[in-house]
Amino acid sequence: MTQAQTLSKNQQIVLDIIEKANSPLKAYSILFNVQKKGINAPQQIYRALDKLIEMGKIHKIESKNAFVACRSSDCEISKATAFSICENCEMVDEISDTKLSKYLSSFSDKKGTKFKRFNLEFFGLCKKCK
Amino acid sequence: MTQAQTLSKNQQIVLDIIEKANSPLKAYSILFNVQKKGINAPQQIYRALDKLIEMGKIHKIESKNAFVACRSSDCEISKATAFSICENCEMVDEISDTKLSKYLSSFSDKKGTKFKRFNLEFFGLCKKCK
DNA sequence: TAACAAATGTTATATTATAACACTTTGTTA
DNA sequence: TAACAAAGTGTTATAATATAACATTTGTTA
Ligand SMILES: [Zn+2]
Ligand SMILES: [Zn+2]
Ligand SMILES: [Zn+2]
Ligand SMILES: [Zn+2]
Repeated sequence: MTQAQTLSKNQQIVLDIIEKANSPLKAYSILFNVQKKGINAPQQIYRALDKLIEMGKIHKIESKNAFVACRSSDCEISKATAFSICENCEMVDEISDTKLSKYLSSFSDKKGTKFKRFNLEFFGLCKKCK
Repeated sequence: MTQAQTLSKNQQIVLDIIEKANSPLKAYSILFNVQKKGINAPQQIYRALDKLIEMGKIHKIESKNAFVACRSSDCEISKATAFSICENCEMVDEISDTKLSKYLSSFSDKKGTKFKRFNLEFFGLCKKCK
């Protein structure tokens, strides 16, 4: 039984904002949005982001330097993440596809090496933008 | 018949450095290495990098903000890239695996959406670091 | 050679991320 | 509960990554 993580004040503030957003948020845009709540420095944001990523509550979209809330549960502690990213608008969707996840988690390269973790980013046009 | 691209002076300089390196290079580290050749500003590096990526000569390792030469030819113009990244040392290898590439290129999500492009990054320990 | 596209050189600035240090809160253990 | 350790906070400063804007040059094509 994994104990439900209790979040610290700043972690909760940052997570709330990311969860409410419907597109990936950048660290500094989060910062600007929480200045009324007494958070004034990038460090405070980045520290919260780091912990939230560790806990698997959020993911970083590497190609955008932006952060989204985890909508899945396959990606246990961010070991196996996949996203679809619209090249036109800001839309990002987390892909949770058991087959894909299994295929990639068990993938080994030509030397037989297996990997602990992967991150996959698909690019295309979302429904709206087609 | 695709005509062999001729590279501009700066593009060639930047590509040479990236090809000689055996680990991913960062933009500013490339910059420092070419100052003797008369390139003085980040813009000149980033412009060359952009073109080289477009041509498929190099790839960006998104999780590292660093650049590697393309060692494959499956990844036609960077539409389908996959890498293994050592979490300990700087090692990055381009994975060229036809099955993997085909599987991902033809992947469609639950709504049936297909994608134009993907980038996959695996993380683990390389042979040396195990 | 005139016209246009691509590349270059340069200065300035924007954006993303971390270092370092002092302090406080929380959780654990004697 | 006192003592300690671990995690979190607040703050200032700075490093690292990336783009904007503009003037000029080079290369290509009609
Ligand atoms: Zn997730
Ligand atoms: Zn879209
Ligand atoms: Zn390649
Ligand atoms: Zn290694």
